[in-house]
Amino acid sequence: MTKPYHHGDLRAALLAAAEEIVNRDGVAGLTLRGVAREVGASHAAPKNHFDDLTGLLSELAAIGFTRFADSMANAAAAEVSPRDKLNATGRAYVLFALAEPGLFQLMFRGERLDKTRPALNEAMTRAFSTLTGAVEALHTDDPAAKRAARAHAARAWSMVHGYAILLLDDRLNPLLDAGAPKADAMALLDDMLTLD
Amino acid sequence: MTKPYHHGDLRAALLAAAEEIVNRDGVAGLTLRGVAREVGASHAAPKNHFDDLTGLLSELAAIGFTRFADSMANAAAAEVSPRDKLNATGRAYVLFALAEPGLFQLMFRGERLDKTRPALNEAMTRAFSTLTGAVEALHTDDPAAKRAARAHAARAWSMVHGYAILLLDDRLNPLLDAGAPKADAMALLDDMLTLD
DNA sequence: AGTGCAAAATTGACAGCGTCAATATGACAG
DNA sequence: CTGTCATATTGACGCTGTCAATTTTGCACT
Repeated sequence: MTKPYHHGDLRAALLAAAEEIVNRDGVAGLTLRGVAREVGASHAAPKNHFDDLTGLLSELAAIGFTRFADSMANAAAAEVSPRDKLNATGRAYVLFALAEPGLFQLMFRGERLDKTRPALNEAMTRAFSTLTGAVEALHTDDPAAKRAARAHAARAWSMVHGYAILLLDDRLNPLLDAGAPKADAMALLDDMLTLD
Repeated sequence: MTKPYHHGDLRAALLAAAEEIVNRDGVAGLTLRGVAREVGASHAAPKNHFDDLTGLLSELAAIGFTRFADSMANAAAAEVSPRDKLNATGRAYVLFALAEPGLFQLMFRGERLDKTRPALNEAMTRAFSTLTGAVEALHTDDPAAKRAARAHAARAWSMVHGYAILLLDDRLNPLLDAGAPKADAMALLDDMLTLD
């Protein structure tokens, strides 16, 4: 990795600045010129490293998905029973969304991403591999079992993803105590995963 | 409701055009000047009816939430058992998202909406009243029952919302057969609601 | 060492956007 | 018929993404 002349490593600096901005000002506040300004480069500097805004957002999303996958994998590795592994993965899912809300929302803003970019495509498939793997593992010819596995996977993923999204959008305040939002949100998630 | 002089009812025309655009081009393609252009008005015409872009989006989201609430209420009214009512509500939730994807995504794009606008606030609380009502109905002093009710409500809402969002973002293709996306998506939802 | 070349970064321009102030236009009451 | 006020238009401003042309820099090669 040869270093560019002027800024050391402009590409990495741009991505770091973009991540800071997106978590501070949200996806709407993430602008190509703003990122360049933040690192002291000219307004068209990002063009050389990412083609356009979609390119920058996609590369940033790829970084996000990589960390996302790592976080879930680590959480699952700390448990033994399949049930505990699944619950730990779900907790890691929501914790990531709460820790980096802007980045998480960017990662799931499909309209602004180019999913054919190699980095993003690979990071996404790795992040969701446990999910898709759970279905493909059931490569049995029993259609009922396959159907059930599909339904279970979709249910788990949808629940944890919807919870994260609704949380970030301040939509389930009626269900949460005001005061300690994050702690209470995780407590409710625990109830959702374990109760009944 | 007195009619403005020039365009009949510009306010309604702008909202109708905005809905058509958002379902055709997505939230990103919804622009104040574009909406004005669509109805043949000048670029600053919307200023008189909605203050700014946030105002237009919020009023449009209010319309969306009203129809959303109606759709869920109608679906629930057609069933008798509480369980069937809940499942029918969930199906209506996802069906609405599939029928008006742009509008649905706008409704849950919290950053661009002003939730303090009366129209939007009322429409939102009505749309989610069944959910919050289910929890408030349990105004018992039994903390365990309350906790369970909260968890069940959050689980149902999160699951159906996450499924709708992931669906619109083309994220659970690995779980769906290519070919008849909508029909298969609803079949999978049925399995999620009823299986096991 | 010196030279040429390709990558990296800058500059300047363009159209489109949201927003605001100033202006014009039509509807309606008196 | 006239005055008034809501409604709509015009023009301007700074911001954005994107492109073409240009300058700067690092590096390889003879």
